[in-house]
Amino acid sequence: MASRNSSPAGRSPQRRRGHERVAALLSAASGCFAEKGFDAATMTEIAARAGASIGSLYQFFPTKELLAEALMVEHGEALNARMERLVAQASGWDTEELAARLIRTFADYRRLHPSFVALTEAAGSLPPSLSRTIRQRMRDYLCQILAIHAPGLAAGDLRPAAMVVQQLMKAAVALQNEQPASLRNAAQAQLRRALANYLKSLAEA
Amino acid sequence: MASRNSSPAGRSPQRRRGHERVAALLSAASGCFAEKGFDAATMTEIAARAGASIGSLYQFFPTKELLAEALMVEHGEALNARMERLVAQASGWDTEELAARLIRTFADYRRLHPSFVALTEAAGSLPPSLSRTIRQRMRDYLCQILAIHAPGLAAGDLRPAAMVVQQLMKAAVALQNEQPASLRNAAQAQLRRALANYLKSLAEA
Amino acid sequence: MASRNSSPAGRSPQRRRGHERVAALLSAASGCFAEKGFDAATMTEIAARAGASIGSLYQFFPTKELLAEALMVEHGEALNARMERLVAQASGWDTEELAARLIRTFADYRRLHPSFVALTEAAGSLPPSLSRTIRQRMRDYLCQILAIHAPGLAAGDLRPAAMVVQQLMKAAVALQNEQPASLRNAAQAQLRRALANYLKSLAEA
Amino acid sequence: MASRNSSPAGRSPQRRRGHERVAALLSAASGCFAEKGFDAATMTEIAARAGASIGSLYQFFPTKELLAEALMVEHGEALNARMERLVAQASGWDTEELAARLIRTFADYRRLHPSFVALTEAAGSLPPSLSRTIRQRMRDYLCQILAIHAPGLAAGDLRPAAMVVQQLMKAAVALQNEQPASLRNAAQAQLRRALANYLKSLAEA
DNA sequence: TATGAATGAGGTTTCATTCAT
DNA sequence: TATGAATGAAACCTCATTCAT
Repeated sequence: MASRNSSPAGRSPQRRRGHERVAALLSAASGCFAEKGFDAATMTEIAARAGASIGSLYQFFPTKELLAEALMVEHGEALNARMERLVAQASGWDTEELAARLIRTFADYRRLHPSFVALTEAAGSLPPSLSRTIRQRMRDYLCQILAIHAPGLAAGDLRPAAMVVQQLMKAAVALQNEQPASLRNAAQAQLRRALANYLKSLAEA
Repeated sequence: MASRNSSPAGRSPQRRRGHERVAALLSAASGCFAEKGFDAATMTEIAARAGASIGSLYQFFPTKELLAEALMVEHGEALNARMERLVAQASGWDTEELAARLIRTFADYRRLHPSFVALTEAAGSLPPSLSRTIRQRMRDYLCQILAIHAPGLAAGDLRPAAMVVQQLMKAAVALQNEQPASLRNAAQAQLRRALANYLKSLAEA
Repeated sequence: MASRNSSPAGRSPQRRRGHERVAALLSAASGCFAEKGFDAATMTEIAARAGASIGSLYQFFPTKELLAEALMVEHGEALNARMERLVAQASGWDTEELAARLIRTFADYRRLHPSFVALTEAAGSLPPSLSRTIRQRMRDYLCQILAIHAPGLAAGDLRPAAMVVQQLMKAAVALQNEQPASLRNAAQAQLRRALANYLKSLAEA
Repeated sequence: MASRNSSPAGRSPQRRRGHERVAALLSAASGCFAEKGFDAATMTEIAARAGASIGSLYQFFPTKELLAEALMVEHGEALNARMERLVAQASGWDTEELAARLIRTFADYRRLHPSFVALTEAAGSLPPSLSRTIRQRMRDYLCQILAIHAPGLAAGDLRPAAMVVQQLMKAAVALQNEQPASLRNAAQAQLRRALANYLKSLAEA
């Protein structure tokens, strides 16, 4: 929150350089984590990739874990922004379009934040709290969307349904790894269909 | 010449004692991997948990990676056995029952093979070949089931559909972590519904 | 991109402290290798002998092998310097003096670089490339000296003759281990004689 | 000494099998030591190469060191046999032929006992006593040959001269590694010449 | 006797983190 | 502040040797 600063110009040179440094470090970390996973990524390589010294890295992120958390926070904020946009537009879409948008949103997100999955999977090496928070908040957004799209849904079914939709989003992300592209596209079309079916059945209840 | 022993797979047990050891080691490894993930689990702890010395562990599994692979092979075989049973019975079930069985099968499987997910997620630290083999074979089984259950499905849609079903199975496994139990059960019920819907839509095509 | 640091040669020192460390480490390594041979020497002992931590050692020499190679390079350069001095002076010496100088040069060299022999003998544990390079260059120098001293020698005989002289140098080094001193001195006198004889026969051809 | 038994037939089957075992083990050990050096060779691989179990190996050679010593003893005896033959024939040869025979003897010997050099070089991991004994005995033989060939040589010069000849033998062995063959042959011819020169100078004194 | 399992000290190597300049 | 050196616990793995069957 404190780092929301949409006008970096006008800052003192130190601050500006600091900002750039932090950005470079986070980007390097994201790349390393995505490629090797949290455990196998090393602080030394992250610093090198960012063109910084190891000491510099530790000045901004006193711990590997804190570095990962900073990334997770970034990820979480970006995800929230996307979800808010979805919520705002959801009422204007029919079931088919909603399904398509949800899936596309996630697939795109993963391309921009390649380390998100890796950090999410680093259970056991990373405290689960942040990860859980992000997941929960995401469910909240999905609840909102479902409330709009399936107003007849019983209150008690809202959250379980959101959980299922969330799993389908994860599935969309997972399918992005598939080769060849033709198979991947066909599978994603099927997934869209499964999601649309499910959303329709919720709306009809 | 006949006795090349530098096989990369490690010595396989030839006495009863050896077989027991290997079983204990695999079980301990499964526990450690499940709890901490592949990277964070240590060979020392695995050996200790099995009541064996570190040297004993390395006699049978010359590498942490090879140990994981042995577990994966075990997992794969157990999974195949389950899938074959499903295929054999599938024709006797209606859509609802098929969905329920598929989900139950996976949820049960995870309880017996807790390290399966952890090892599957250890991409980057583990060669993906085995993991891919298991996934492919599992898709083959799902294709068989779908061919039985949705005979009208176009041949080209069979595999993509199987991939989607596979992702839903994974979702079922993931949901098993949820707390409290009431929420988990509700979510699994919803997932069953989503799967049944999807299977029905395939069968009607 | 510009800052690839995963060079296989290890970080090279950039501060004064680092240079001193590297020197101390190389010296300690030389002692250990000389006393125990490449295989039996341990990185732990080398670090301790240099008053450094094991981590420090590995920062500059990421591998025992690389450490040995660094020493070999040092040895090679020192040897080259000596050989160049010999070449420069060779024309002013008669056969007797040349023989004496060659032998003395090598005996002295061994005292200053005690690990040279040990590392040269570590074939099988060490890639032979460096060792071969040094040997070849040394032969080149000997060829130059022989060309000066035995100008009538057929071109095709130059290199084989240099190889024999090289072996005689090695013999001189080996004889330095002999006890008691009186026997050693007598043997070295004989070796000088053998070398002088051989050089004379080359010059007369 | 006790194992000199030129009629293995007629022995009890146990003894015979034991003999074969020991021979196979020694041969395997020789190969391993030659290829990897004393330190890098492992008891496990030696046993495997001999088609024996590790326990069997230890029944005959309770220690890696003792195994090496047994080989050294074998080497020493074979060397003695060759030297004795040389001594017996030496008086009938002129200088040229003596030089050629000495060199050929050693070059051949190395081909039959490939581990000899490796074990000789394993200083620091192996007690030097055996190695020294062999070397001394070999010098004794060379002294005998020189006494025959250069009867005028002062008694005090005999042993130093033998030491030099010994070093030239070692040189002959070392040159056997050289490639290509043409260069190797030329170098060995030069070495023969150097040795002949030296022997002649001793004989003339 | 023969075999294969068991042992564990010790070696190499890694890497998060701290420190001094 | 920025940099690179220093640290050492701890990981992986090896292998000579011993033991039980």
